[in-house]
Amino acid sequence: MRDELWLGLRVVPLEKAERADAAANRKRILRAAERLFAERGVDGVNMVDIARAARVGQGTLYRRFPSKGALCLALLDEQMRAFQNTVLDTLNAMAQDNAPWLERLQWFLDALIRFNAMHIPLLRAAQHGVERPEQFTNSAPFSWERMTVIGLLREAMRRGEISPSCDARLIGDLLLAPMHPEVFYFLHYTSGYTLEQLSAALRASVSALSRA
Amino acid sequence: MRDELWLGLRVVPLEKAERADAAANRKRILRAAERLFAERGVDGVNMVDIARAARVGQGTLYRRFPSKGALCLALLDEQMRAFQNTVLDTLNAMAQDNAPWLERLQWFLDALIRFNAMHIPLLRAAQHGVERPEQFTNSAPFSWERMTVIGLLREAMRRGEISPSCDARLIGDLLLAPMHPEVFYFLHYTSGYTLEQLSAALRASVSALSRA
DNA sequence: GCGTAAAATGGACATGTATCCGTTTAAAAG
DNA sequence: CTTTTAAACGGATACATGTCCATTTTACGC
Repeated sequence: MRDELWLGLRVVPLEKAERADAAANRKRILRAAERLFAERGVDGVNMVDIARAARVGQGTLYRRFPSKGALCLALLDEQMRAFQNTVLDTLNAMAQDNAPWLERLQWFLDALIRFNAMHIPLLRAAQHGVERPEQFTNSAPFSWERMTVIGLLREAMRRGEISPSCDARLIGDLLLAPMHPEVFYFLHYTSGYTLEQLSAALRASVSALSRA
Repeated sequence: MRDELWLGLRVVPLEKAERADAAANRKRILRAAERLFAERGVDGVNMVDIARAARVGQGTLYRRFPSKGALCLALLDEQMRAFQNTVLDTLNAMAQDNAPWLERLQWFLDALIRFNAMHIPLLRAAQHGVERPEQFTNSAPFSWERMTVIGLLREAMRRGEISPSCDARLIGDLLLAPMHPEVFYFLHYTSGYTLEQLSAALRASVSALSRA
């Protein structure tokens, strides 16, 4: 687990110690869920199945992960960590080249579209499965996306690439609106836009910011 | 019920006859749900409560409305009809004044934001309560919003207000992304943007289209 | 090693959604 | 008015999520 600062955000909060058996169970649950989800799809697996496959009782499962959505979020978090590393590498490389901040933002949104497309079932289950919507929007994966976009926008503002009167937070949240699981599902699967079309549209939105 | 054409879309599909008792039960169910939702909130009411309050069995309730989400959609549809009438009146008035199509679009998005804000609990329950996401996105209320936005964009394109190389459908869907219930909830309640901020941001997005 | 407090465990249980199916009723034809 | 049949009815039931709590296990100070 990385515990670093980036753009002013602490990416990974420190955690309290976890008893050895508890940690082992956590891992077994995550691996069992991963396997079952791959075999039967997220919706084809219930919490009892996961508990049985992980050799723990339901009470234990729910102690580790208070809802199916939370379990999905934990799996997503694992996937997101790998993604974060490659993203940071590329953004650092772009920083070497002194690429415009808006260009870095465009690349990041592009990468995010591909990540979303890969993990759409898990993302939807996570959003659907938590009881309060804040549990999803405050989760580590979502917060990180959001803070990265807003951070890049703020830098673009400081460098004069976009007007200083803009509200970076609001613009960032609007750019991310199409990434919300249900919206993304609608755009890509129901409405049928390709990932390339969506990328191009978001690139255009970002470009429009500099002409405002 | 209106059965008219507008911008090429048949707003209300014709329905088959419904037996008298069935129609009466449908009305009783809708009125009971409306009352209970107002009293205890959508999440504080379950389907058994609604069946009892409407004096019908659960089987009857589920025959009329195959899920809680479908019931919410039916209630939304009623609300949306009234909204549609006022919207069409205003758009007609703007047509008299020969207002630019993008200006009409901005007004429509504005109105939509206010409608969403008024009906957020029902909208979220509708989206959450249907089993397949298409049932929400294909529903009459959502389709009408979408077709209206896309229709206005197409007219703006024909009149040269925006580039003819634009994809009106894609742009329309992206403009509507912040209106999806979960996204709107996040923007307004979790993130705290006022309706005025959201209106202004969407207006700016529309304005940016003409400068592209 | 041993005792103890705190944490973890697991299965029975509560709650809510949605289905099944035997029974009843509406409405159209003779 | 009677017959007929498709539709509507309603409550028992299935199924999933999430909670509770009596019991077991761990880790730590002695």
